[in-house]
Amino acid sequence: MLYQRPKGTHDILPTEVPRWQHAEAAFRELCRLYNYEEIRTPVFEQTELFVRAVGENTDIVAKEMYTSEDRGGRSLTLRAEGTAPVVRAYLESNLQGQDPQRLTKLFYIAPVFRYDRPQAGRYRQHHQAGAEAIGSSQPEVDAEIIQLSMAFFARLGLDEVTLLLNSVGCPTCRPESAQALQDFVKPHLDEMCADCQRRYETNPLRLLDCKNERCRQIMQPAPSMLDMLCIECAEHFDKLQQTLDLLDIAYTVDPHIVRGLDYYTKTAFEFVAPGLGAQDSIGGGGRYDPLIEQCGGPPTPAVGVGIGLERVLIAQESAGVVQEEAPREGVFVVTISEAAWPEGLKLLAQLRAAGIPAEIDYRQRSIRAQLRYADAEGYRWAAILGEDELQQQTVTLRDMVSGEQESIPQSELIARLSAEL
RNA sequence: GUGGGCGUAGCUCAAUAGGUAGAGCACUUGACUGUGGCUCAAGUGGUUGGGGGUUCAAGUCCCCUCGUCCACCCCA
Repeated sequence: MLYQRPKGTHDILPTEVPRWQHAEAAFRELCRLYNYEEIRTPVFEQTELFVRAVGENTDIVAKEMYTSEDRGGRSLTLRAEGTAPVVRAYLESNLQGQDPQRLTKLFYIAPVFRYDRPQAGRYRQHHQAGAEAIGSSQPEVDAEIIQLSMAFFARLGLDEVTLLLNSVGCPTCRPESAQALQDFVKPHLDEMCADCQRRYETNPLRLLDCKNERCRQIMQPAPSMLDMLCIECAEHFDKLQQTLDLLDIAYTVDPHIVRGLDYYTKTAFEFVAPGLGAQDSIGGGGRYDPLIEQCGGPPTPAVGVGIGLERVLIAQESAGVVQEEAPREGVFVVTISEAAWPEGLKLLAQLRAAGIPAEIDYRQRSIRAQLRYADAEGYRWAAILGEDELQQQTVTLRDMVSGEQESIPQSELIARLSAEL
């Protein structure tokens, strides 16, 4: 094979496209209902945007970005995550307008690129559907984002999705929590794994969810994130849970949910679905109150979600969700003789011009082969043109389902099919 | 980035201890000279992922490489 797709990418083939369109349409429709407007940003951004927004020490920035220089020496990076570009566009085009309190609600469906070792449900180019609500600090908005996500999963037939909920604190209480964890860990540091020794310096909160057995033992009596929240964060978390209860949205509080992007504050959540192996998170998000200011805007609270479409489709498959195949509602024009061929081409064009999907066999094979092909391809009707039909100015219209056929004047074919379709 | 499994026809898979690659489905044609689905028959189709090595002989053994899958890590 001369060329193959780049590692970790995949083609979405014609047979799979309907499933994608179905998922995308469901997301769009829900965003319409929830009043989120679509935004489309470039596939690449200035590298600095992701570095500043996501955080220098995150895995995404440290080793997973597709970065290169253009001919003008500018460092550019393929969309490494969905939120930062939206925030950039929001600020650059002043979407908040004159009202600093305005709630701006945006959604996107876009490819995301991360250089990582591929495995099932993990690709170097994948697609995310995301929603961002910018301008409100109210926990009810967190709940709305979650509700929108859950509604999306429900529409796609995924009813085994679990919502994991946590609060990661804010710039006020997080340094204190981090300090408390460092103090707690310090005496045991040399017993812990290499990763944790690194985390101790770079991201102490991550110490809480190491999978190493020894580290877990050590961390067992450590103070939980949730116990160390400041009053404001604790109240926000309480209110969010009350709202979710009110809306009948089930959740599990899981203090191990720590988002891998530095900009998250307060609410962090993740959606987990069965059947995906180790990559069981089909979506996640949270509140990112400091990000807009960090990107040069006024202090503006915000919350958002990102959903991995490949993973959603895999979850659908393993949940046995089958999408009904839409029958092909078209006409296959069958020509039998040399003389019928040009007439067939004219008929084909007339049908298409009248809005009726139509196809013909350019190989001009036997009528048997043509009908077999029309059947295999699922055409509902066959319009047969041969010597007899040419003489009588008729066409034989065959119903491929019932096998019945009738002779009708060529001039009536389109009206007849339009009525049927 | 670390460790492991797997790459044979379009698809799903065979090939005994190295011995010259096969089946089902699909596709094409015919039985049916103007009629699909069922049946029967014939046929097309492979540089066994790629490269190198060992051997008289490699799908099979060894090395490299690419891809894929699984776990770690991380995340969607």
